[in-house]
Amino acid sequence: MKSQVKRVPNARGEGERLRQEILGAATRILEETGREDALSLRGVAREVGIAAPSVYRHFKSKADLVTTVLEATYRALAVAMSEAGEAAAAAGADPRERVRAIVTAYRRFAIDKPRRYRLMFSLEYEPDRPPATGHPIDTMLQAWTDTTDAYLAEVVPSRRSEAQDLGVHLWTALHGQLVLWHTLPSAAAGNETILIELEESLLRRLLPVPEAPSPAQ
Amino acid sequence: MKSQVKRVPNARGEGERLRQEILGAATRILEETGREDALSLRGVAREVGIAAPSVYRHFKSKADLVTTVLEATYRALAVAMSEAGEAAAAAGADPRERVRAIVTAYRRFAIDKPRRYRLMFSLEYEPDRPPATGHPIDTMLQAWTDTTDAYLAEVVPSRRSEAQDLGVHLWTALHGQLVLWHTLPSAAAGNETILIELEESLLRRLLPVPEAPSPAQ
DNA sequence: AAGTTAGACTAACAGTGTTAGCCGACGAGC
DNA sequence: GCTCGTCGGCTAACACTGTTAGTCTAACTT
Repeated sequence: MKSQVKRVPNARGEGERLRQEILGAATRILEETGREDALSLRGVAREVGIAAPSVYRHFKSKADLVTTVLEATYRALAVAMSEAGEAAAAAGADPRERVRAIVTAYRRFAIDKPRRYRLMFSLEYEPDRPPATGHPIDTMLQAWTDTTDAYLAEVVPSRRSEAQDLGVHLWTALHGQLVLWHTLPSAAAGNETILIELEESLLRRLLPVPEAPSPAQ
Repeated sequence: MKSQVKRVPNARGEGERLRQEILGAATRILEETGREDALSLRGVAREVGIAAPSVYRHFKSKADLVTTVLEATYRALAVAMSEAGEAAAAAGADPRERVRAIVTAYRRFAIDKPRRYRLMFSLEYEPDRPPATGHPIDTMLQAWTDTTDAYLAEVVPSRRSEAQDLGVHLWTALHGQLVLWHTLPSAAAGNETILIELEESLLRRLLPVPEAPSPAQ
């Protein structure tokens, strides 16, 4: 029941403003409902106070709108990861703690924005869209291999060639855990602790330790 | 464009037959399109040669129909895994090869029925449905922990307590790999080999080896 | 023979994505 | 000052969707 007052059209160069409003509303609805078909163009139109077809001035289809929302989400996740890594580094964290920080940021994102996170990986690739900078998922892959490469370079340089594999393993395993956590009805759901423990257990198994045993603390 | 001949109603006790036909058509459409909203009740009705509302005699809603299809898919996957394990055991495979066989069966299923596999993990849990035997995903979890438990019991009995964790790790990591493989546009897509290599690499890292070094072949 | 009911159907409602076409207002060019 | 284009939006309409209500037919039960 938004204000039904006759919306005054944006000024000449300000069309972009409405685009952002549409994007915002769509993001909110997607996060609340979590299903692409629960997002209706008429719904977002109602929320921003415009007529449904007006959306087409800014997005060429509903799929385009959804894709745009998800691309922004991909970027936000990548930023969150990189910020967490830099913050940890600035705080003088050791390599393992830095990986831990990034993993935590990833989990936070997936848990705080669960519907969008799920949507990111449940969309078919649409070949009609010009892959502006490759599929956004490539960015994600890059972020993880960067993480493991930095870790290996500093801790076990001799095994640095495994960085790629290790990055994939870390990411996919983490993602699998989160999906499981999201989908499981009762047992684990809502209990973030066991998710953290799983992460710990995973990192112990996956991350190589220094070759020469360093004096424990 | 199925036969538009007036469909003769099934005999008295044969209502189940139509139910199966509907289920089959829905399964096929879901596998072809991969999106829940691409499945239309009118579509499946057309395909089986009935009127759309007649579906409601057998399924209380579209969601119910989809859920039923997916539950069958869950069961089929669990069966495929267990059969692969038993076949390997019957062929005298060692514990590691048995795990390998199960992993392979899982991958085969996910690759051969990609849309349905994806849908299995992209559906929100619906609390209205009576969880007949818990969420089907629990079955999946069980299958994996059983696998790792059998492996540990035979190979590293002292670490058998890790079976649960290990099962989760194995499954979630595998699932993550498959999602990645499905979603990635070009690079890896269609190239099953790198998927197998990733599995190998994962199993090497995850599966504990015997405590007392056995004479290598 | 009568009644009940399984197994279907038609009609209709509200809501969807999308297209076609219109309209008012602002800016540039003359 | 006046026209003209075009930006930012609107209304009407199409074809489709899930779903409900009510109805018909034929078989089974009594």
